[in-house]
Amino acid sequence: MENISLSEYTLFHHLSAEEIASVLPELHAQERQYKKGSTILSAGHMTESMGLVLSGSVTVQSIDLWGNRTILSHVCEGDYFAGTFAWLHDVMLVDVVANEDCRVLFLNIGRLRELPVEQHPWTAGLTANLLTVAAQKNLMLTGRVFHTTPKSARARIMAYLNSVSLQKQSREFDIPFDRQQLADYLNLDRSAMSKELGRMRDEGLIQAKKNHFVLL
Amino acid sequence: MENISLSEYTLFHHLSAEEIASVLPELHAQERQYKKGSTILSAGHMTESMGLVLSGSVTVQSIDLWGNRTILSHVCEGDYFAGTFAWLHDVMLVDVVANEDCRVLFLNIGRLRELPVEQHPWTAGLTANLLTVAAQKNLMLTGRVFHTTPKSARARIMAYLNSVSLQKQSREFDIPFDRQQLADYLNLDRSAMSKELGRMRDEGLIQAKKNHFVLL
DNA sequence: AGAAGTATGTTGTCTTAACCACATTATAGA
DNA sequence: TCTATAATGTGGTTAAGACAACATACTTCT
Repeated sequence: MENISLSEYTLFHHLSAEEIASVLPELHAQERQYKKGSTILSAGHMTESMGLVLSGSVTVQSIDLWGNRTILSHVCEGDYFAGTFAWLHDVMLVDVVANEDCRVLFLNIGRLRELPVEQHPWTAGLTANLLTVAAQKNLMLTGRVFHTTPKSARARIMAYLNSVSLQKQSREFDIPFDRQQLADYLNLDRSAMSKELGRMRDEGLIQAKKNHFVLL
Repeated sequence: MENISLSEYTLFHHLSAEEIASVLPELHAQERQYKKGSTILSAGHMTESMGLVLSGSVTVQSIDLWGNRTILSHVCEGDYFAGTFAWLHDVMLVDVVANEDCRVLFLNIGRLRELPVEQHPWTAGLTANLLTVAAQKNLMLTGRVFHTTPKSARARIMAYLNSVSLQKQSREFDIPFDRQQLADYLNLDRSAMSKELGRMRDEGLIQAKKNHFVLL
């Protein structure tokens, strides 16, 4: 486990390499590998641990009784998932699936509540970092709400593309979704979305080739 | 400020009355009153403080350029708002509006990051409590996503009513929204929703009188 | 009690996106 | 390179919900 690189992640901000070396065993850190498409965690189960994506990316989604998939978020390298459920000791409402081959580091976050601060001074910092991560997740979820609120397909697409463009600070960017995934994220029918993208291209609003977009 | 009652709130769990008495001034606690309909915090501004609803209730919402309102959540007595933005020192993306006459206690959460744990042992516990609140907010937002994901009006209404019913552990309950607010929460047109509610009543699925519902 | 204002229900028209079915283009595997 | 499979684009049909306009409660304030 490369503790030096771990210190880059938000979760370990302000923690020294020695502290990280102490944190990992205390939180029962475990690294796992997953093939593209395989399920990492599934709805209905509990998880004691949150997952830190070391490489690749995962998708947080839910599939209802009729097979409709909803994508809640896309978690890329350096980002976390299942923190909420692990901290609250709650049943997962979503599935986590490998979006591509990936490596994940699991950390038993529940342990953090039990470790006394006096003996492990780093717990305070770690909790604060976790809070920061949770707050960021909050913003992401709020973002997702805003992306799916508009009534029209075009408005949803634009809401999403705009926010990505703002994030990447460029009118030209890649998105982490293929068409079906984007449709599932925006709560649209894939073909309807494809149609709308075509229309927007015709009107000179955007360029779209695969997952590469340009706003004009 | 009644410190005893404050200890009931999640935020102050495991804190003694003396600790709470020390927390309040450190976080520049301030109580404010608001009339129904007045804006408490508005999008585009920063806030150093999160708000704890002491009485009444508030609505977290957003109004787009065309006047469409989206209700993100409803915050009732004992619950919090704006924690995310206060902690991250970020610009608010939403408005917070008094849903009825209410009293709010503001706490400067940003201060928490600056206070050294050594001098204020309660910061660790408080941060952990904040994390719990943030995680709960996360679940609420996830819930909201699930309530608005279904394509049909009926499925959205049922998704929402079911989850309220589960929470209240009863098939009979009040909801905290009037018709317009519910429509804004579910991303539906009010009249379309009213129509659908009528149909559901005709089919014997529900009883609905004002904000009181019964699932059959 | 009466009036003004707000909340809710009802009706009809029309746009839009879901759905289905298929064509076309990429991608990966042998 | 060829083939099988997946990803994306296109067209037509239809049901559903947005929108507007109005009717009918229900509040609350004087």
